[in-house]
Amino acid sequence: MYTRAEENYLKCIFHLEQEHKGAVATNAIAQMMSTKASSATDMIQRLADKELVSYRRYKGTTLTKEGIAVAVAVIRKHRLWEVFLVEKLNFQWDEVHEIAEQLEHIQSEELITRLDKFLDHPDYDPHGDPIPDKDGNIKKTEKKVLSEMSKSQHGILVGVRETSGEFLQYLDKRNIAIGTKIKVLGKEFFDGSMIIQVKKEQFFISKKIAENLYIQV
Amino acid sequence: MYTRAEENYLKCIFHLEQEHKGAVATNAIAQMMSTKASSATDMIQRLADKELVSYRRYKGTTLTKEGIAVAVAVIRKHRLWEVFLVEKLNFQWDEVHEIAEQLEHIQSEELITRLDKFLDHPDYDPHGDPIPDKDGNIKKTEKKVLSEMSKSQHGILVGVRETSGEFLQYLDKRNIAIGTKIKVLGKEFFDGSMIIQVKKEQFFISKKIAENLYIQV
DNA sequence: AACTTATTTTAGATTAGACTAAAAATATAC
DNA sequence: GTATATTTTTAGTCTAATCTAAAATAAGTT
Ligand SMILES: [Mn+2]
Ligand SMILES: [Mn+2]
Ligand SMILES: [Mn+2]
Ligand SMILES: [Mn+2]
Repeated sequence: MYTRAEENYLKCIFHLEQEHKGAVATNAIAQMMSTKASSATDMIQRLADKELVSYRRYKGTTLTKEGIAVAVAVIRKHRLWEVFLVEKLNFQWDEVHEIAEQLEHIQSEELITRLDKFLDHPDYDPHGDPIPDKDGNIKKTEKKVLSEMSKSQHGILVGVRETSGEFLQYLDKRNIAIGTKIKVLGKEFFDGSMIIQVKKEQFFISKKIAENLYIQV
Repeated sequence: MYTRAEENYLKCIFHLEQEHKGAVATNAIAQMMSTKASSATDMIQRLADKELVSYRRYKGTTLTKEGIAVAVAVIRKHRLWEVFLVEKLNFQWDEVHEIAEQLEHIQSEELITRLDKFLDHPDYDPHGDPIPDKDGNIKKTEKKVLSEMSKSQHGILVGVRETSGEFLQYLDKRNIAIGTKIKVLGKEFFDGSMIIQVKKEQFFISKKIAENLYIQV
């Protein structure tokens, strides 16, 4: 078994490795973990001792096979618990992340097996992120960022990048949710802002918003 | 917020104080926490600094008002989660304690409020122990230990003292569960053993077993 | 009352995980 | 290609929670 801190670092490194492909910088880890670079170095070296990451000083960090397995198992638990909170306890999708951050560390294989069954084996969490299966396989969905789409293209919202309360509430206010059909009516080259059609309504959205919406075309 | 260790010590002291009425010995705490007396002393002194217990060296420990509130809140969470595990995830009553020991430390008022509602505001956990309400009130049930009952008295099983897997499985094997009607057919003065009637069957039970069954007459 | 035993506390060490400040390595600029 | 800036690591300190060994207090016995 690994400690809470170890699990959190591994999850963090996993996400950073996904994003930028290749070794992860110590500063990036420290920043995502809201800690100092020296603390991150310390933990990275302990993880390397346990062969959960491979690490060469000044060169960055990557997860080993075992490190990936641990990270993915934690992500599976996090997302299953988020589904539970939204589907069974009627939380809003912007309220569940903090609680799932705690629940993801509960240690019990059997619990997760039963929770998965109780939830009827969901494929995606409330934010549209895929739930890894028991063996750590993650369903790869070909989605693109809304900001990369061009005028008159359309698709459905399948995920969000940001999961902060403010952002999710922004979407709620405009009735934009996972599964909502979105069409690009216009795009401004100067600042990347867009006019989009959502159901019967049209909205102006900034590039920053568009960059945080994943669309399946 | 208090640490996991602090919460566990407070819960432990609460239970010991219930049992023996009066200040709790350091050794008793150390034993229940599976740790050394010196470690217990150390934690007790920290809890005293935070005014969660009142403590006079060599004289023992009692919970303060705040200490009781924290302990009872943890017990409430523990028992609600046990109900969830048995009622919703179909665990057996002897399988839930370890997992609840972890879940009881999840920090979220809202989560517990919603869980309580989801479970339809249960009054008792799977072992027959009362679930404290939001304000920390615990329903007092007048129950007696089976070993203190005499020949030809009867009642229903409302709780168990021991919650080890072995003991609960022993009961399962004999179809004895919370709610089961039990009648004392005979009692041996020499060793306190009994013959009891459970439904259509009769069993011989030792004093040790009888001491761990709570009956409502 | 003095001796013996059991309980409890103190002293000192250890580990995980964090911090600050300083040193070392790498990257960027002229 | 040397100087400056940025990134990363090391060195040393801190706190929570644990331990062992030793000292202090309380309880029990003659
Ligand atoms: Mn989340
Ligand atoms: Mn999510
Ligand atoms: Mn329990
Ligand atoms: Mn219980």
